[in-house]
Amino acid sequence: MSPTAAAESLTRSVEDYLKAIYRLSPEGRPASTSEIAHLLELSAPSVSGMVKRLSELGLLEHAPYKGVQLTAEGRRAALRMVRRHRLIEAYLVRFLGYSWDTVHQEAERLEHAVTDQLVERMAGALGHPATDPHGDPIPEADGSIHEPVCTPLSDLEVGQTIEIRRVDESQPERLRYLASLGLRPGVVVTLLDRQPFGGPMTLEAAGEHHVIGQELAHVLLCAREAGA
Amino acid sequence: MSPTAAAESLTRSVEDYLKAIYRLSPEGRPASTSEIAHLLELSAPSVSGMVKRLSELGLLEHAPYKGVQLTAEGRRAALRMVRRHRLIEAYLVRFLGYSWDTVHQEAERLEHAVTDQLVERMAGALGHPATDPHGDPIPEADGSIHEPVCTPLSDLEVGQTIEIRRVDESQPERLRYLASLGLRPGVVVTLLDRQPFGGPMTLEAAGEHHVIGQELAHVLLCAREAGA
DNA sequence: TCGCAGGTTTAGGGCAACCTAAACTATCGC
DNA sequence: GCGATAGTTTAGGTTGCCCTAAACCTGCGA
Repeated sequence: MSPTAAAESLTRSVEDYLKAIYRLSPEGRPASTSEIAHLLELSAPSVSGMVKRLSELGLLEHAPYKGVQLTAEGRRAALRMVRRHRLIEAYLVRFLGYSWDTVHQEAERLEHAVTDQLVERMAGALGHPATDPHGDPIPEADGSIHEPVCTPLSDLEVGQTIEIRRVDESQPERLRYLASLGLRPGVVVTLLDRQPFGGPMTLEAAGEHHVIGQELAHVLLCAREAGA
Repeated sequence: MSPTAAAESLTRSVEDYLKAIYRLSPEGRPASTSEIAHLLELSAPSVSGMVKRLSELGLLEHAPYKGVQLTAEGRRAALRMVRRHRLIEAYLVRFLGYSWDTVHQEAERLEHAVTDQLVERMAGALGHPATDPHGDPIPEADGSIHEPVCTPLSDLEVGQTIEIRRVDESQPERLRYLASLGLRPGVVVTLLDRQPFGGPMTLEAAGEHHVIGQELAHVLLCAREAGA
């Protein structure tokens, strides 16, 4: 069976493992069993067993007691899932009235059920977007991905004006709150004030002033240069 | 656990069984183990085992060696799947460029992954259609379904003019051929000639003449009355 | 009415994924 | 350099769903 043929028949579970490992090892740093277990809400022994199977399938490499790294093939399969996930999110928001805090769970199930053909048609209907509703970059169909360099809003200097590019999607509550403030990718903000020792920051966006704490300032990722 | 709550967590397999049984027993006539096995391409013992589980779940009733009938709850769950399937088909054809011979397999996988919310949004985007692309009626969200009375084109009298309402979807090849002749739901045809002893029929549709055999004439279901 | 053919069910087994409990290793503080 | 602790793996078990082989009914024709 060719590597590509193997990727055609991955289990739902396998797909989830690959996605999790990809997420945990952005620059090829190995992911630990317990990190994976925590992210997928499984027991460590379950992960250990699956890791063994996946390494036998050639999707990852496992150094016992050290960690796990995706092979080129594993990475390709993971990126295929990420592409699906983010395109589905974009599609649901654009065409079916979903809000950015509710798409994640729907996409989480659909990504395992769609064919490549359907994903590409959704991409076409969307005009082949570069990012999903949270600003996360969508990998290309050929498996390449461009992760733009971003700066957390918490690192800005007072007085800087900059565009929000990306928002951590993991907490729906937080997304809902940010949406209520109008803080989303594409919006331009100006940092008006920051209190010392991790204190609140005041910023202006679309003519309104908002005061936010460190946590929010941390997950609001901005373009590197003002106006860039 | 309430009956409704049980229906929330049905397995993919269970959903397929219920759909199959619903399809095999249109008027409550019991379905046999082997019919189900054949439709789902499973062994008879597998079906036997699953039937036992489903009857313990209260989704169907099983008279050993006799057959299987859905309970009210089982029927409700089956109709929910049918609604999903047909709405997904309609959506894919309308918005994502699918043809009526290719939607089935895509819908077959998606129907297990969508939430009720998503299905209802697709229904809304479509304007709550009454039928899918093959003319099959879409059950309502409340579980009711209206099966229109249809006559196979093979039963028409020469000279009758009538509207095609519904086409059997089970064979993609056949659907493709019918599409190439322009014979699809909503099209009005006139029967010009029929040869005896199951011979070919000549008909006129959209200004063109076609000659079709018994098999096709059998799966083209028409409105009961001319012009109705 | 008896037996046989077909359909059905029981028996027994496999695989994918999960779990808990117990055994194991790696590393850090002393 | 040596445990204790935190993290990891092995052992053994469960559930869902599938299979083949063998035992079992049922109804029909002789």
